[in-house]
Amino acid sequence: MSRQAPTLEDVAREAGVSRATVSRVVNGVRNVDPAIQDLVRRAIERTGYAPNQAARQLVTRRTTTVALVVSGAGDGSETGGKEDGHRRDRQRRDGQRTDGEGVGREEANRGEVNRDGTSGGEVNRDGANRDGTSGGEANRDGANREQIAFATRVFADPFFGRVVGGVVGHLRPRSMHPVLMFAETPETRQEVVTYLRQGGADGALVVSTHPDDPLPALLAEARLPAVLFARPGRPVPLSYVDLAHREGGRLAAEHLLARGCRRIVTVAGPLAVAASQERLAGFRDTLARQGNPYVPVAEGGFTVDSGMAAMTSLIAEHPDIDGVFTANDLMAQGAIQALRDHGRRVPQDVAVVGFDDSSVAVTCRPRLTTVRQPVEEMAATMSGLLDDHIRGRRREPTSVIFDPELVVRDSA
Amino acid sequence: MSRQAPTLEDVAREAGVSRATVSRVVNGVRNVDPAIQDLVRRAIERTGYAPNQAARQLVTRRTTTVALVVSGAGDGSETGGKEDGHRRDRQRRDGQRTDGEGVGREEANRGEVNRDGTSGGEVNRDGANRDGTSGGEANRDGANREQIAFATRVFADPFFGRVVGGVVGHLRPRSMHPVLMFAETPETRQEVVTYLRQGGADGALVVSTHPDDPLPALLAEARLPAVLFARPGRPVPLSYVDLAHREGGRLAAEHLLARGCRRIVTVAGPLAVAASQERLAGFRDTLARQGNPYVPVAEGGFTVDSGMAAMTSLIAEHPDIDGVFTANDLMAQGAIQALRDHGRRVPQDVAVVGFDDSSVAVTCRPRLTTVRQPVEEMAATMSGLLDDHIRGRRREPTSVIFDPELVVRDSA
DNA sequence: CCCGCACGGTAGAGCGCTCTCCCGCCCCTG
DNA sequence: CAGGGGCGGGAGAGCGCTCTACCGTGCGGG
Repeated sequence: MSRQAPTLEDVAREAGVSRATVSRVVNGVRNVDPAIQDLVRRAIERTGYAPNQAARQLVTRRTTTVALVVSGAGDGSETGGKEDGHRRDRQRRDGQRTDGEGVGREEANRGEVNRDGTSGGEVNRDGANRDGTSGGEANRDGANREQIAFATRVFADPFFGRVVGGVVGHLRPRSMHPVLMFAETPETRQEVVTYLRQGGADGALVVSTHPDDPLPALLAEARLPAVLFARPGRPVPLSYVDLAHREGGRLAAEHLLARGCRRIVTVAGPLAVAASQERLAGFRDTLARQGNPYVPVAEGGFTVDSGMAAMTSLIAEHPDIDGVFTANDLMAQGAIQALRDHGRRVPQDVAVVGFDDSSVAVTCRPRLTTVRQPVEEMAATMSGLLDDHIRGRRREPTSVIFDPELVVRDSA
Repeated sequence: MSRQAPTLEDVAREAGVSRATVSRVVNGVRNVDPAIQDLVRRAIERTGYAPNQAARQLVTRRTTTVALVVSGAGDGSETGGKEDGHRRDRQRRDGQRTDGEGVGREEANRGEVNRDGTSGGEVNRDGANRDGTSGGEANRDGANREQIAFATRVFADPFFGRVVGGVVGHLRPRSMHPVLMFAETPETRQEVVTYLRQGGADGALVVSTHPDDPLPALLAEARLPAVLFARPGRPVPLSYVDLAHREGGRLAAEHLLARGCRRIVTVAGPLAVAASQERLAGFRDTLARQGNPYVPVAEGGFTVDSGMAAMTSLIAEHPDIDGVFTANDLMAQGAIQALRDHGRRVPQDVAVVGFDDSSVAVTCRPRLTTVRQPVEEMAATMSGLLDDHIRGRRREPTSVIFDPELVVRDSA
């Protein structure tokens, strides 16, 4: 088709030097006569040369990518639910289409486009056996739905956007890029490991959504460079960044007390998650130390709905509440809705303190007073740690703990 | 360090066959005696062989990745604003740290960790000249902040999470992965082009946040495989997927009319964006055809705040409104807040119809009646189109237009 | 009986780059 | 003026894979 892309060889010929010299110029290495450097650079310009990554990777054994993996529970049965509302209450109006199925117009010619190319004979060249992975082909669609739902759900929490921001912020100046992977089943987890073993990426940045995510252990066992966001449920010899969650709980408690709240409750995160426990512990301890030994707790699932449900039950049992601490902002939003539904004004009747300082904290009304987690910085540091491990600058697992900060807005 | 990873050669020796045979087995190609297949597979097992991607890519000229690029405006001056609130209203409580700066504990040993490794002499080996890109090193931190902010902002809109979900849903069954890139400045845009030209990825999936994003044209000019989400501002010979926005506006108008609304206004998206114009046009036309020639319009910026502001001004000028159509869900949320602040009940006094059916549609109260955009399917189709282009199954630019659907919930 | 031809496998030539040697030159020193 | 030591540059050996020849069987048909 289009003529071959120019190679080092071509540039060398054009500039009248050897391949090695061009390589040196391109990589900015060693002492090359400025005049020749110029010569070479001009030749590069003329030929429109772009170094072939694959060839470079083959010899350097380094890619320019790291895997950014969002890792879920474990067995493939996974969460589910939650998202149902989206579809269940939909209602058809125009009789044209069966279910959001698109239609081609203009020059469009759909034909074989949409139906997962299960047609051709070149199937073998694709996903299936391409790399010794046996599975493939068959259960595509089933796994597919799961996949989409998981990814969508993950990014519905603004938290992950901040992680991505922090990671990219660190990677980009180093000309590196994250490849996005989701690992919520044994197969997808294996895929991550395989991908790294094949040299698809130099290491992994792992954000788990579940306490006993087996991925970190797999990675550690395969001796692949990896850094975690948050301390793993079971100890694993990997570096990680985390927040002083206990401290965050303390900040929330102190703020509510300082405001004069006396009948305080809390909506905790999933108690299987260490972070949830620590936030709760820090909150409780502080309250207890100030003479409030008993704090009603309801457990939520870090979602708006669960926050609303938890708050509703708390209101029922303790109608005279005047302060609430929720373990994240999404649940705070839900709690506020529940409080409002029960005729409580926020913050006049009940003060609410969230956690994270995510984007909803400023978009919801009243704007949330919350415990800020410096997610972007944590993510950037995570990325830096991985870099260190990859380059061998650091061998031992290391952890970096960040301090939370109280951000006072309108809700408390 | 750890002993070399096993190669094809090793496996071949172990199995007592030739390299080529092992390769065939691994790739599931052609006729290989089942007995030998078994032999080879066992040898693979024993050696723990994983094919080296770089080597394979070098000869096949195909990677297993596509770039998923979120592309912003143009000149680097970019939006800004909006996110300020996050930080401005923060308040310090404990005197320990200067500004969300983390602190190392446990085995932590920060030292050179955080400060962007501006130390070593191996700088040259990194981002800088590594690929002829001259820039680098210097303005790292400045560009950094921009970068982080952009990425965070982008993912604050649940819309992008759905795009990612759709893309991954299509890619994963094919053992492909998206590498995430943000292109909001001329440099970052060039980086995307360079990355593709270097063979870092086989093609690009582009989601623009701005109408006259120059990236599509750059990509087309470089004859790189690329597919866009939404029709580009200026015509560009690239495939794209899009929604029948006009149709969406019509659905919203019909619903409000059917509900009996008569004093209807609308909060449009940025009018520079084609989609905004079309949604508005469809909405207006339908209303006009039903005898409502005049529809007050306020322009928003697709954010909660802008929706609130727009709605506030509309209320001021037209206190007797009974129906609103907003060009996306985030603005609907803002509009509802504004309406509530002005003592209007939704939907009793004013009916509100959003657009997108994003996750906020179900989390906000009242839950949003909205025009659903099948983003996941659109993204999956976009991905499929790219695949076709990459494999040469499709040469001409193609567009696929999807139909929106009305989802009735509580707000109208 | 021999030819042709599938079938199952091997040999080996690259893919485009990096990097270690090595060599020739110039300058400095003894 | 000989000898040593940079320094700038070239030659060439791979990196690990794919894939195009090509070759040796065994078998059916002329």
